[in-house]
Amino acid sequence: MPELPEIETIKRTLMANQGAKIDKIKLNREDIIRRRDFPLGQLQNKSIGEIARRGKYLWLVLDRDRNIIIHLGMSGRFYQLDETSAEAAKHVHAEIYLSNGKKLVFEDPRRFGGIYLLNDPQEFLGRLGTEPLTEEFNPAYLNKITRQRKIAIKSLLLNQNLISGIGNIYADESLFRAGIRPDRAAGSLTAAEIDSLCGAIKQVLNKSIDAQGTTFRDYRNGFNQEGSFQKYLQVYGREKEQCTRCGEIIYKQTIGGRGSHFCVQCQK
DNA sequence: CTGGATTCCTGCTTGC
DNA sequence: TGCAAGCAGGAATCCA
Repeated sequence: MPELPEIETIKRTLMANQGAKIDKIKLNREDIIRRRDFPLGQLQNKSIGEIARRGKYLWLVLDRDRNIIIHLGMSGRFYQLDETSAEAAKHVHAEIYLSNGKKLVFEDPRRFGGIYLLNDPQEFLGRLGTEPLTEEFNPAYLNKITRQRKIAIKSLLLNQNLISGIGNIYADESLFRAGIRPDRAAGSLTAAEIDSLCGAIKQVLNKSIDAQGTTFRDYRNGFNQEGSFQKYLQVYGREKEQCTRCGEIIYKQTIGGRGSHFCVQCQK
């Protein structure tokens, strides 16, 4: 699932396309455009001024009021190819042809992802919560949003309006590293646990970015290559395997409708 | 307001 | 071995 480290990696691997001009956009599926504030034609001959990321969203800035926002859902990919490449992927829904000889390909079999053409990106992205890799995300903030809350801490970590960018993989991995069970009520965390969880989230996201993200199944970077953080996963996808710390069998249970992996020995 | 369930979708995995 | 059902999940939406 493309989460913060994966989108950050895509952003970094596509950086060289900043400044390139859009020649044309080829749409194979109209409905992959989830919102269209202006006609597609208005993007023609506009340069990509900036490539940015907010939470799990990739943001291509063309004008002050012409923005392309890409969301990869769970099976989406967004990568560059040579314009002339005939590489055939099965579920390519859109291709953005650039003046630098490249094209940016959006593919997404499960179609949970989509493309947003927005006049005002702040209105769309503004609802997102704190970026976990900024100073703003600290124990005081994590404490503030968890107090009095009965919701499972894991479900809270997945709420994009509170913290933006954590998905199922990094929620499970952060909670393992912090030694906290995912089904604990958010409000029950002690000050020490809040500190530990805050640090674990930052650490695991940074390590994953260093490894170019986690390719569990679908994810690829901006060059259509796999990441390598899956080698360092301690709990996600490891149900019935041994805990790397204590040897206990990793347990999987549904929490908030999401498959959740944890070690009953190491996480309390 | 909170928190849980439901919905969308395809492809891989499971079970008979 | 083959096929159908089950499962996976990000985020919007609905409901109690």
